[in-house]
Amino acid sequence: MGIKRIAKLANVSIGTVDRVLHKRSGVAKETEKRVLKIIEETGYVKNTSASRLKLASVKKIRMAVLIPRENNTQQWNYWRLPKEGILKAVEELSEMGVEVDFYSFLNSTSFAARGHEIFAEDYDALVTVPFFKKESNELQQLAKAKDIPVVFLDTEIALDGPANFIRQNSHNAGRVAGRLLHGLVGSEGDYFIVNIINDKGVHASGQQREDGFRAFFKSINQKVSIQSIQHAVDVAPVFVGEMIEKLKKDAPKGIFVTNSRAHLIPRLLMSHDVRNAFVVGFDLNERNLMCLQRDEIDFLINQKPDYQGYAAIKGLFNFLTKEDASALNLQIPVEIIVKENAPQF
Amino acid sequence: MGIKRIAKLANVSIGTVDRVLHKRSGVAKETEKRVLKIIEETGYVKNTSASRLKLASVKKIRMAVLIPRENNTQQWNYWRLPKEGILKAVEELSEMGVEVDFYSFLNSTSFAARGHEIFAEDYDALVTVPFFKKESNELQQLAKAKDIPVVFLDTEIALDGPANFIRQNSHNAGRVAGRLLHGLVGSEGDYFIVNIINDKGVHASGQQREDGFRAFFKSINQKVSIQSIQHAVDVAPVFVGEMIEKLKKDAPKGIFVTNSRAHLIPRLLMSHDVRNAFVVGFDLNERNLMCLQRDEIDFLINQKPDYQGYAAIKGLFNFLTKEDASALNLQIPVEIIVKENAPQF
DNA sequence: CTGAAAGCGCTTACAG
DNA sequence: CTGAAAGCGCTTACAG
Repeated sequence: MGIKRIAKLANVSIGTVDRVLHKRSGVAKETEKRVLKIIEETGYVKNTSASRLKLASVKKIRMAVLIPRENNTQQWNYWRLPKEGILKAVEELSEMGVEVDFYSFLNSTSFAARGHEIFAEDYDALVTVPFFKKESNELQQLAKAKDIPVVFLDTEIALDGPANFIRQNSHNAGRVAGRLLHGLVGSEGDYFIVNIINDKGVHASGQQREDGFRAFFKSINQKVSIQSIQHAVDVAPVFVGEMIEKLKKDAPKGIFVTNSRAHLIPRLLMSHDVRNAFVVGFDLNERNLMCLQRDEIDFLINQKPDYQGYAAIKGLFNFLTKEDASALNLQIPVEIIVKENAPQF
Repeated sequence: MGIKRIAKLANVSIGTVDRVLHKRSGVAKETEKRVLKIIEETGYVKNTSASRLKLASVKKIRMAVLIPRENNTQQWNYWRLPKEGILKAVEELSEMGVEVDFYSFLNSTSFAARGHEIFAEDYDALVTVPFFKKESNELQQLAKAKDIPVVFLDTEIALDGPANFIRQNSHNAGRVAGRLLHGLVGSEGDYFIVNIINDKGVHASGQQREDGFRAFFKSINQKVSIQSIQHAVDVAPVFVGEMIEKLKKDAPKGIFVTNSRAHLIPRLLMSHDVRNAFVVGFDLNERNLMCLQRDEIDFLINQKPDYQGYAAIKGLFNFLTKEDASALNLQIPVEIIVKENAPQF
């Protein structure tokens, strides 16, 4: 049940079997055909651990990771989470000779610059995020030219060619949020979508989540009042004009925050003396979880960023060693978190 | 960075290092101490793939799985799911020489009988379910005597000694159900808990889920009307007497089904012409998912039985090969499913 | 009590 | 175009 048996059955040496398996040149057409037939018939599958045993010391599998710089001014770093998942995967695969180098960027310029640095070295794979359309396309081009697989995490955007994404379906996540909020608020209440405006690069997910949220109400044939509120990065959202009037009404209110800042809402509601309001947001940062514990946020949706990182490394390893591309493109399930199933922190 | 380097540093042969690593006899105290010190200093970790390379053909790791017989009369077999997860793990570990044999039981007698058969063979590990207290204790005793690790799936019950469980915390799941249902029904509505009575063995989870459900309402200081309805296995629940009166009222109603039969409720509600009722149940079987699609069930809680099986095999492998017992005892998160994040089927 | 050798399944560098 | 040998890190059976 190995290369040795194939060799014996085909009346060749194991070296020749190896050449056929790796499609290397220097094998007579006849021989190749015979060997391939036997491989087919016996249903041979390569033993990956064995094949990596020698290579683990001689020919490492090197992956580059290019993600946003961790923001150390806040107590919660979203980008530490994929990193943790990546490190877990690397630890599991270290005896297979897998290594990872981390690169970070601040804006589109440094993203492109780091990208070029990465392709100047010879990595076997790249994990990054598609925050800048033009630059992501360029990176994908470079990768294609060098035949290096790329996995994009976190967000999906339309690129010029096919690409691999490991991310939550944001439209679906928005629909789930609609379902959850509607259950609490009902069809008579007022809905508000708090959306972030991002100066640096696309925040495609925000719009997709909003679209999904609105699509949910269409799907249940309910015409409810939904009002969008935009606010800039690093600035708290504010309520103005008729919005405040609506919030003061007795009718229940639902507030859907399309980013990780739902924790800013409870204080805002309090300051306007708003009652009977329900809040749904994204991401399990400490402040959000705290609000969940205090019943100030009702639901949080988790994108499992740590798992995304973990899955990217595992998927790339399986692709590089087993030609199995099935795990390079994944939809992360929409995980619903309430106070009672929230992780301890 | 391997046994060879340790050997050189300690001035012994690799055979001796191997003896020390495996705590085999026949090593001089002095030598052992020296080798151990170097292992410590260098932070040596065994390469599991390498160590399994030879053994994969010579000394298989054999695991026995003892789970309920699949019920082929119904279209959905709960016990096929852990099996699928187990098979996935075995496939991933097949090149490490991991093999699994499946055994099934119908009742406590056949459970005990299969258990004894299993311990007559020499398996390296056992995965089973703790449905029968007395018999599970016996199995655990046998296992302890032969120093064979056991993992119990699905349910946790109090056994005489320490044991490994991979299962959802049912009390927590009940609390989550309380939270979800309360969000839809509010504090003015009536609540009903539909509980299964199981003739064969304990259905410990049912009671724990009910307790958790009630605990949730205590935790939010709400005294609501909660009425339990018992029904036997394979028989649909029925509403009687004052229950029907309550169900006919205008007030919203919440129905918590503590097993996988929530799909029986919508028809029952319809036949009594009950409106304004909300349903939460367990498990993603086809009928439940169908009801979810039709908005007849509002929430389902998933126990991830496939993942439980997968995790048991992986955990046992890590225990047997790396002495790492950390994954033999796992709490499976309470996964909340609505129409919009339900798996396609 | 200790070492040297063979072998697990695969890859590589060399010889022919 | 093909084969034989060495080696990856570890384990085992044998020799001393």
